[in-house]
Amino acid sequence: MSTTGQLLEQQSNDDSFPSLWDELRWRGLIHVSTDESALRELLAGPPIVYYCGFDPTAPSLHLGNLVQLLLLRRLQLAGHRPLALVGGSTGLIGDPKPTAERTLNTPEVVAEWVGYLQGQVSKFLSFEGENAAQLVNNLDWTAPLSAIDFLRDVGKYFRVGTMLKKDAVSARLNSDAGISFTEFSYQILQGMDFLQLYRNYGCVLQTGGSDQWGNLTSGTDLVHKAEGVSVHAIGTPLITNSDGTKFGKSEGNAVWLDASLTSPYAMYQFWLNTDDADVVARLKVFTFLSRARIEELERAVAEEPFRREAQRTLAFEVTSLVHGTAATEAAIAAAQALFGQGELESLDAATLESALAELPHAAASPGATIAQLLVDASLVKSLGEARRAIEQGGVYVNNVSVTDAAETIDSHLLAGRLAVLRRGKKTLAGVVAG
RNA sequence: GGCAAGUUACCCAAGCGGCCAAAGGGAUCUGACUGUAAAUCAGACGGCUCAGCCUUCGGGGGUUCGAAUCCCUCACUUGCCA
Repeated sequence: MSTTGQLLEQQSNDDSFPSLWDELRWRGLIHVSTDESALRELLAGPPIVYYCGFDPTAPSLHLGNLVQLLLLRRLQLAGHRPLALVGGSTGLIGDPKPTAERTLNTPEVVAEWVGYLQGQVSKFLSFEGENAAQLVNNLDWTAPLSAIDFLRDVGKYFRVGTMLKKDAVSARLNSDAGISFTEFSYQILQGMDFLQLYRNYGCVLQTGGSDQWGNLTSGTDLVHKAEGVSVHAIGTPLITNSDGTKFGKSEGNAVWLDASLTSPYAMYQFWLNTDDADVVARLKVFTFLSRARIEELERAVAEEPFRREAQRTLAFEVTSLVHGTAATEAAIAAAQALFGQGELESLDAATLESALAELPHAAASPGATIAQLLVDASLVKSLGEARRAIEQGGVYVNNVSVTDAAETIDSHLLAGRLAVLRRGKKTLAGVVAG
């Protein structure tokens, strides 16, 4: 917590911009918004209260959420006061995905996840000073509400015609999947949040992903109807990769902010492998580096792409932001020890061991086959896949290609008990005999 | 409540009694080329004790020598009618 505290201290917006709004635009953080000129003025004026919601659909937030967290922080740095909402109630209902109905989680599970998310959110905001952040949970005002009150006091403000036009809803109506009343109602709950926060805290701005735009406007509409006040919303763009694949996936899995789900090492590697075509945009969105520094890195990508200075900087900055600088240094040291040039045999056991600690592990008993260890270390899903990978020449032990799936690990152990397992160019795992 | 169509592997989507572990596309993985990039080309892509065997085509039951394919039933989805 102390290292994150230090990091928070160091963060700042770039005062070379005429206004916060201009910086947000430059960083590519604004995809849609309510009245732009009003918002520009609002953000340049005296402190306002604003919020962003995070639904507990998993035990951890992921990189997509990080965009929102950093936007919250940028606004806080400008003197505004953030409310970080974790959706204890909305998480029970489920935001409609364009493709299919969500599976409902039990209230116990959702409550547990709310706790995890609150802990994560807290690391990115300052809870001290004039504009200290505050955590809120929409279950607090939704749970006491009766069905009758809900229908009379809230439902009257919502027109079904409008609700049907929301992208998320109409996409589902036009698909074979259809939509349940439960998910259809989601936008009402999210709208209620904004109204509630407006009444309790004077909250006048909600931020969120542009895929949430329908839900964001539900809130602004409701406040307008119920209170006769115009409040605002900002939708950030969906982060996409230039090659058309989904951003934020590594090995087919989401990149989580929780170190036990995605290790600092894995996160560092994720950012390090960013495309040249994407790296500048990522620096703008995911770091607090100044415009001057980012433009410098942009030149570096153009002139000396092979050095990957921009990627290294990006990886360092973001991994530090999420896991702290100590964990990031360890991840870098591990990568240097394990990757490329150096002979693994020449590393001393202590260096090797601490590097391996950053990776997924498998414990090897004497006589364990390499194929089995690949499975144990989760580098592959099955023995068949392990065999296939070996046949294709995609498996290495201590940087030497393996050709026989039935071979045992015994003769490969370094320092008598350690080995580095690799699939493909960059997916690593450690083996510890014992 | 009635009628009709539909539910196939990570996603989309063919198949309509044996030649189906199931076409095609996307995603993904590996190899080559590289910069732990991109693009391109090649291969792989249910599981296993792997020239063979096992489990899959919404759930359950049946017909048949043999079913993803036919029948019954349940669930869900979509559309039309009340």
